[in-house]
Amino acid sequence: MEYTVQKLGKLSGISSRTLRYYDEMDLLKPARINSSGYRIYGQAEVNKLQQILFYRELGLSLEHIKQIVSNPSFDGVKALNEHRSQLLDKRKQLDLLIANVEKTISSVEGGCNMTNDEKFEGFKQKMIDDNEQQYGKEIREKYGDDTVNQSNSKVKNMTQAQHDEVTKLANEIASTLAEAFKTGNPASDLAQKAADLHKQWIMYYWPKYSKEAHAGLGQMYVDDERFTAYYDKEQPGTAAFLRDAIQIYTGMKS
Amino acid sequence: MEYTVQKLGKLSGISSRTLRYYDEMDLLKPARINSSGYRIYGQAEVNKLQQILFYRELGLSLEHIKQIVSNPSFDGVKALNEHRSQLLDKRKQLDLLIANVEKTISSVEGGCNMTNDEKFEGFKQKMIDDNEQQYGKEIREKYGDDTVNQSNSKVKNMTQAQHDEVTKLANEIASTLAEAFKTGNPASDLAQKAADLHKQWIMYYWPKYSKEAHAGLGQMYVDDERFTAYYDKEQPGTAAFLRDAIQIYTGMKS
DNA sequence: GTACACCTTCACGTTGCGTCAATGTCAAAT
DNA sequence: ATTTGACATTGACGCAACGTGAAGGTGTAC
Repeated sequence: MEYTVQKLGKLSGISSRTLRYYDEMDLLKPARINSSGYRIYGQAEVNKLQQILFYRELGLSLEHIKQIVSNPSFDGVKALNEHRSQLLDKRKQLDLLIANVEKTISSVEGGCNMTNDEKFEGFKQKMIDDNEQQYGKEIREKYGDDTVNQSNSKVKNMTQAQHDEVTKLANEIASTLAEAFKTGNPASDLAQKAADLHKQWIMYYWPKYSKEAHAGLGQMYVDDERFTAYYDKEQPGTAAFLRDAIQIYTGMKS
Repeated sequence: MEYTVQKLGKLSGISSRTLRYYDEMDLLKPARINSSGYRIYGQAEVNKLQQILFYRELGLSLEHIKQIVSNPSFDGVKALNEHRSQLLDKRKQLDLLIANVEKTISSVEGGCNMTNDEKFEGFKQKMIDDNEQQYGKEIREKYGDDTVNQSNSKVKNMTQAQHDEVTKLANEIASTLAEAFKTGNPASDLAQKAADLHKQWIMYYWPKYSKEAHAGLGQMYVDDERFTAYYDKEQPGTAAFLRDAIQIYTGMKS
């Protein structure tokens, strides 16, 4: 099967301009040019384009993709690993920023105003990180990837990030639950929101969510005094309230 | 305090070119121009720049930022909260990307090379996801932000991504543990790696990690038959082996 | 006085295409 | 046979958010 630009474009969901651009930049050349100067693509080009689009979806630059798909002996996995580590770095940055924004929110709400230096501290930290990233990238390019070190730091960042999220979620649950408790109604919107948040929280932990298990855990909060103590810390009765909310949420009013 | 371009640039960690660009596009004008044509910024500009940079970090366009910061009837905390939620969104996106990249890596490394159909399948799925995302964006643009719906879908995706990660980690634990169990030595490198993975796993769940609690959980795996059943499913004795490994890992051989 | 760091404006380069513009080609309907 | 409409082609400009010079004026320290 042979395709013109538009046919191939429609097949793959990209524009003809994009195909011409890929031709221009030697990323994907047509199989041949017909007598009228039309670009004609064949099956091999379809496959290659698929590969290209795949990498593009992963966020690699076209230049990078060119290296991967044009060089058959190129180590795609290594490239992906590098890309992954870049993505993880990016996420780490994001986490820092989120922390900064949250700090700002609370400090603004708390009324304490920051000095100029403090205001920019977060950004400076970010810049430093950027530099380290840049530096790290150069090192990697020079010496290849020290897999152990890299993956170690990756994992550390990952769990740190996730950990932050879980903590945040836990805080959200606590505040929502406290609000909801005031209504006294475990079927209220707020209480149901708390139950939903709680579900999200346990989903970090459980490989699979089931209503039964969720409801069971709610009961456990009442039965197990360690949990009860945790939830009733501020307001006695909160654990039972949460259990009720969960029972309603899960429809497990057994 | 008054600043020239470079002084403000150093304070805020951005280039003088950027400041000039912001001036040019009417995003941030200097307080005044001195007799030699130098841009002079004051305290108000420092504050405004800080705001600008916060929004810039979000990935908001400068045009959008201009609208926000030039509008005096503007709720800073609310904006920051929106900010924050967008950052979380962004991280969710990143997590999805990372998960995709990792899936690709592991499937390639797993030696099981994908057929074209399978490759295309993943790609198509990704496209569908993108479309849905796009669709969602359009909806939001049309109807403003239906806060509830939005946060729901956000959280859903987020937990989905995280959930994938946790699942992966759980699988890693299982396989590493199975390997380690063969050695019979809970102090072996493999067993310790399993304990480490296990630590990472529980850190998704626990707000704070403590060796004591970790070791305690290990003991619980032996004491609580539900857990024992889970871990001993393939190899009886695995739960106890994991407990021992954790005890060594945490140094809690009490 | 001169070196040197700083300031200014002007203007081109970057990525990954979208979007004209001007022109050529092909198949079908008139 | 011609006209129409949908294709194709090659430029070339534009976008965002600056980086990176060039060419020249200013401030200050030795």
